[in-house]
Amino acid sequence: MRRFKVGERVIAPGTELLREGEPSDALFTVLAGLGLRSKSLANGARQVVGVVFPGDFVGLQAGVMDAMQHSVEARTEMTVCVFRRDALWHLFREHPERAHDLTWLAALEEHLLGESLAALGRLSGKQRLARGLYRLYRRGDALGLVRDGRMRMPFVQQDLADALGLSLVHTNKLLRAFREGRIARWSDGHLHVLDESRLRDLALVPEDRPPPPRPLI
Amino acid sequence: MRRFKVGERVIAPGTELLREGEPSDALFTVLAGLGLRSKSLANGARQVVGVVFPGDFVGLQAGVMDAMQHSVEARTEMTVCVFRRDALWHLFREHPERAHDLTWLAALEEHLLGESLAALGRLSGKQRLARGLYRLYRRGDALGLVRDGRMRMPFVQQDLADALGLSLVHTNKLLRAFREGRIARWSDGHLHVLDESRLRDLALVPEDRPPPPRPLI
DNA sequence: CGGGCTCTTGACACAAGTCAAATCGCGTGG
DNA sequence: CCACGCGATTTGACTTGTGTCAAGAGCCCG
Repeated sequence: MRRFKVGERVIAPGTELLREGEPSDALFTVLAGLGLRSKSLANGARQVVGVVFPGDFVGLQAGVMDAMQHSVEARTEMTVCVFRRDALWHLFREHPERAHDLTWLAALEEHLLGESLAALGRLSGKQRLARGLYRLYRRGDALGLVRDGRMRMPFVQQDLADALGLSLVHTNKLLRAFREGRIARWSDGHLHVLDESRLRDLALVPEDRPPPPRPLI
Repeated sequence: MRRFKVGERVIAPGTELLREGEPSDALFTVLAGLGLRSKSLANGARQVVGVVFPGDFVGLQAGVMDAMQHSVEARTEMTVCVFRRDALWHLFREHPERAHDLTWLAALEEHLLGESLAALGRLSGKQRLARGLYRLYRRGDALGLVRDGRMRMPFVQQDLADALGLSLVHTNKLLRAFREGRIARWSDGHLHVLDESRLRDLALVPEDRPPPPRPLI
């Protein structure tokens, strides 16, 4: 394992850690901070494909394929653990359990994307917003980022809209409805969940959630 | 490798090879036939998350996670190569190159889901339809399933609608527009692409496509 | 012959997009 | 210290893409 890890690095907010379409010599495990995974389309639109939390592994595509298929951008200052891409082979050869974990992570990512796909394809805007906020909140809660129902939210509404597949204006109006319905509040760079069970009901999320992600290293 | 493969099996059309939420003792590589991957939501809606072509590997989630996160259903008669789930460990231990290929496949799947996500989130119905048809067509073409611009399409319009995140009625009307615009035709259980370049333009797909999938075994 | 699936089409409703403008911070430079 | 500009947020008015409802046609199969 030692031979795999190169060192740590601190990333400034707004920096692109990995860029869509480009290879990368380094892979990362996030130790602290939040980021976004996003793709851009030929028409200039952007789709957020996921949020990066501490414990997440990024760069797998660059590791096993030729290039990243989405960008990863820091939204707060991030601390990451850096690995060398060419050490991946070593890992597969010498640490089959770790290689297995890596594949497990890839399968988890596939699962999360499938969930998002179903949400975009089959839920209304309101439901998508509820689901998005609920997932952010639960994920943050599991990481201890929530206090008194509030968590730091270093994203702008445009990010949220790009994640939900909605326009900025419409997203804003839905947020207003959630605020006035005392369900959740998004302001001051914070997410405040006022009525978690109503949020969950709106999001059509079953009670029991899939197991929490297991960190790679 | 021998020890990994159990045998072959023929699946009748309409059969669920793997069921969402359930584990599976067996994993499969598709040798022939077409199928669908789909998820269902709490409100009863269905989202098609992908089409299964010959060469595809299905069941990875059941292999490394506890259970499948989507169902896989045969749409034609399918011939599959069957592997034992518990042989996966053996593969990771003894065949690191194969394990690497497996992870590569998982990353490819992640890529495809990301593409679909961006399409659902940021493209119009017309563009989504164009992209869907174009991808089916190119994939089929690469496998030699296309002759004279036509390929067998054992899906119903509801499947297409569930893949594109559109209603059945609207999908039908878009297909009509494509038919009348002499872009593509979907009838008789066949897809007939009349103007591939227009289809590609509509779909906002760049000229150069990602590398074709590499079969696992 | 009758019952289900598909597929098709029209009429209508509504969710969500677009356009436009006002407001609010906030950092910067005069 | 204040004016300015820029990005983020908010809101209203209007347009339109899609969904929903309903009904009919074609077709296969029992």
